[in-house]
Amino acid sequence: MNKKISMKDIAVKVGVSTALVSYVLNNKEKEARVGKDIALKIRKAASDLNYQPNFIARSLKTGKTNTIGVIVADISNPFFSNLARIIEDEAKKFGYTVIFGSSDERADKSGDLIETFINRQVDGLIIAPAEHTESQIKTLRRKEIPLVLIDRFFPNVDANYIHTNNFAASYEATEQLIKNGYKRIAIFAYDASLFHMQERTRGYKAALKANKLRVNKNLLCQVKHASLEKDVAHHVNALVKDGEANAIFFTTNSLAVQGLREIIKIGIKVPEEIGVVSFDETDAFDLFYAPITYVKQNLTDIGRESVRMLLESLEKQTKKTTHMSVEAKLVVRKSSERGS
Amino acid sequence: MNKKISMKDIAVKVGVSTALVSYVLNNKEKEARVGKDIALKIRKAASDLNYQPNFIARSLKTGKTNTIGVIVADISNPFFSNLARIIEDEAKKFGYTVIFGSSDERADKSGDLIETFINRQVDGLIIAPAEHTESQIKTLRRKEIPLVLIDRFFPNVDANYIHTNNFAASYEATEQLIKNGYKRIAIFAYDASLFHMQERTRGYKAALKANKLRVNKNLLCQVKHASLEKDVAHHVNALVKDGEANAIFFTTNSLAVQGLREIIKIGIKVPEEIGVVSFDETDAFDLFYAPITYVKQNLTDIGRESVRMLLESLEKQTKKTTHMSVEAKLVVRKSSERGS
DNA sequence: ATGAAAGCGCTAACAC
DNA sequence: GTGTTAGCGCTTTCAT
Repeated sequence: MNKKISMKDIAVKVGVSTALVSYVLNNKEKEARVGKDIALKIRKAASDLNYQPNFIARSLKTGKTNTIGVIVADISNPFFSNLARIIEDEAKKFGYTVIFGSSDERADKSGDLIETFINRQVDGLIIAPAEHTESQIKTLRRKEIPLVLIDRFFPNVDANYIHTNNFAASYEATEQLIKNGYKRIAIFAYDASLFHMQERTRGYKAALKANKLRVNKNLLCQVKHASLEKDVAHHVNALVKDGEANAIFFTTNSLAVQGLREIIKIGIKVPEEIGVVSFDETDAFDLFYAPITYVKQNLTDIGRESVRMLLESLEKQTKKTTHMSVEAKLVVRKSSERGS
Repeated sequence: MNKKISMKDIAVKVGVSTALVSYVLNNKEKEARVGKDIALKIRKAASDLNYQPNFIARSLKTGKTNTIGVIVADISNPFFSNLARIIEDEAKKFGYTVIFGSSDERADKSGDLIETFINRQVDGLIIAPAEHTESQIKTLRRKEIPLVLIDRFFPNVDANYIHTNNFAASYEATEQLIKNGYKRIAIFAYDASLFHMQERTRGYKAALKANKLRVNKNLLCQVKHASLEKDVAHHVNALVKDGEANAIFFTTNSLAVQGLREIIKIGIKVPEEIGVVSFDETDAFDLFYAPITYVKQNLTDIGRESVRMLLESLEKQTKKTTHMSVEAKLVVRKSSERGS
């Protein structure tokens, strides 16, 4: 590694103290009233020597790293990788770098990641919290670590959060199926205590009731994260074989992708024999023979606002929390349109 | 933020110097021959006070951050997000944290990211280099910054790299189409000077020649990154409308997804009217009515080995470079199987 | 308008 | 065995 150039090297070369170098290079010449000519010399020397500031040293001094930690369930899921990309870009605009971590929906991994990130002195965290991590979030709050929850939140834990209006989106998605004449609509959701899953289920039930349809317990399909494939296969088979359901509302893209695999395998036709609506996007929805109707979450708003909200709570050391609900959009396509 | 506990606090509480605390907490008691009882007291105090080491301070002292920077084209592309996930997990095993950045295949962004990462004192970099970034890589080499290139590399730039055997994979993919009776096979590739693209094209040509098929210039379809949709649409239409091609080999998943959209739009049937093979994976390939035959790269090996290779060159400050070629696997499915 | 100097929290060479 | 101490590179107060 080529000798790293430090402020001291510049100071020596120009013949001034490191203080001046620091002021000039941080554009604080005005406040510090540094001489014009000296400032010029310093800048020239800096560029001549190809000076690169040492962020670590600055961080140690200032207590700020200009880094934010982002914890999602799985960075390889397109929902999260798209979100990650937006967060990355937005953070960069403000001079922040992002560290990502995947919790795999596990509280223990989430805890490890939080600890790692805190040790690395991130300035703040953006988290899509996994199940049973309420205590971790509470601890972060107690330590007054700037924090924004995305995608999910805990209604009984006070924190900044930003989320899709899951109730409304699910209501609309379900109603879309109803309008198209489907009456035996199943819902696939993760067997999670997570509030956003409950909200999606609540929206589904409300839509059924509003349309005088009975909520059938058998059509509420719970899937465990750890046994995704098996559970989905089981439910699809059980429901469809005997025609108990003629439509499915998948509450996440991963459930839908798995469900569609099973639907293909069984050989039932979408939308004639089974109507389909899903949450979230993936290329797969476009290439399916009956393009899938889906709830398009506004990732751009969620990503951008989460960064802004975080930076805001970094600046003002307020304890007040902000909540934001983002509307989703139903993109209607073939999979939910029954010929009749 | 709760008063941060430092080694000094522990030292004061136990009544020893910070040196001992440092030794014990870094498990160097043996080398430093610290007394058993003192060591015990120190550990107890550390846990009582809930001591969390300050990595920033350590980094400033040691010059190591235990962080690696990863630059890919686009973290929201499943190929890269899957790879990112593997790298993240592997790095964590060795106590390293990962910072990601997306270059969007642009040299300027790549340069910015490299600079940012270097300023943040990453210990090393794993890069999927964009076009025209040879000079950036050379500079990194000159500065002796530990580095591993993945997915792509420059044959005339000496560096560590690990890549798929693109020639062989493309040869096999093309031959698969030939075996199934397709004779007018088009190839879609990014209009890139990048070596891996050239290799894929070379494999395609070699397979044609080996099977006594002529390489038709009209079937070599170049696509610009910036105008992906337009270019793909143009080529698919031009080739297919007049039956100039009866099969397509897509050299990346993004080209394939876009191409399949177009194929659906036009309404030609896969594999009867057009055979399809692609590089890389995506859920979309499974859900397409004729599941797509694809070249499955060994992401696990590429990701893991890139981390190991990097850590190795971190430790030994050798100038010697290592190269590794990973074999891919052709997953054969409907899209390339003509009924005949 | 400029410089000296005190740390930020930690490591490690060295002294006792 | 244990303590002292000199920095790592930077920011910033205070003195000049």
